[in-house]
Amino acid sequence: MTVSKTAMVDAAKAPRAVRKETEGAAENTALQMGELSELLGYSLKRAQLKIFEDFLRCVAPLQLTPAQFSVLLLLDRNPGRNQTEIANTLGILRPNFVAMLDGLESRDLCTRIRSTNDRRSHILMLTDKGRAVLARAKKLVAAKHEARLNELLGPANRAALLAMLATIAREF
Amino acid sequence: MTVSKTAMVDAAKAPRAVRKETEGAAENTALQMGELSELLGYSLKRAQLKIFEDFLRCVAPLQLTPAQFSVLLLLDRNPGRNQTEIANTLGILRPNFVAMLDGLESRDLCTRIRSTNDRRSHILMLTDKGRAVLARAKKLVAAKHEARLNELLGPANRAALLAMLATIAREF
DNA sequence: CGGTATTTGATATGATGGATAACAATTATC
DNA sequence: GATAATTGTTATCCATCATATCAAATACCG
Repeated sequence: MTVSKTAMVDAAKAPRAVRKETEGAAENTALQMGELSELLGYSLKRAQLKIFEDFLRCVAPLQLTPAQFSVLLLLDRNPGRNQTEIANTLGILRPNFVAMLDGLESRDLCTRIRSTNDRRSHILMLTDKGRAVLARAKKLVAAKHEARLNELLGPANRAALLAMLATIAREF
Repeated sequence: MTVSKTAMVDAAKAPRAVRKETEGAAENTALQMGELSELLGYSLKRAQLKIFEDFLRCVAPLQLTPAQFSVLLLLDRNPGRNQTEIANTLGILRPNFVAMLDGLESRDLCTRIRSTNDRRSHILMLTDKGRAVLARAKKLVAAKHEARLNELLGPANRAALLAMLATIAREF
């Protein structure tokens, strides 16, 4: 999930010697990012990796990935829905959603219930434990993760950023 | 790379019947996103997928991924660097960079040259074809990809968005 | 009613990206 | 000159994403 974990450490370990700077052409300068700084997709990806990394740290005691957290949130807000509906609104393909649900269900965070109306589909429900874990996760995310973002950007900028990202996600 | 391609299509195909809406409880409403709308990481990820998707479309005639494009950009701006330096500044792990370079080199977009100073390292250089492809890619990205973003957000917002993402990528 | 098409969850499988360990060749360090 | 560190590389593993396919159940339609 994180790209730069090891790479960044290596880069930070850089001050190991000035090499043959006296005779050579002093080649150990930082690289020029050039047009990369203007590429929105590049910063977008790097920022996304950082955010997910921090999310994992903040919610580590609950062992929840961002994707799992989003499923729990959606189940809590939309009880009585089946796998296809939940997977679709999260952009998860149904085949990949099966293993994900297996994981959550094996941890007793949610349950599949055969629908009586349509016996093909599984109604998804949060368990009590699932609701409890979700509540704790929400607190951790708000207190640690989102708070840190507010600190870095300020509430107004954070809101503006969120609005623009949502616009892109919706209309691009 | 795209998560929602198939899923979105399925969702769009939804109006197939109103089912047993007359007797049931009209369950075919859109799901509530709830707190998900306030989760920055969620919109960030969805926006990133959209942006990469569009990037691939715009630059499809050149068969370049965002990662490959970033490598070419960096090589052009920083000639004479070795694999470790390029990989590190892009957040790519050196083992994974090998296959990536193999791909670019097999397409004659760049070359590895054994350094005479340090015969362990490979100096990376863009070929003439690499420079030509990069130039065409830059034009496509500017004319199609980034232009579309400017259209959606406006230049000022786009700049503000880029600045905030860069801040997160740098300091978070 | 009955036959066909669709939907749902599931399985298998492949492609891709990211991460770690280990290695030979080379260079740095002391 | 012996030991440590670096570079590119390989092998390997894990996670994510994507497609095809299937059986069961349901919808559709003549």
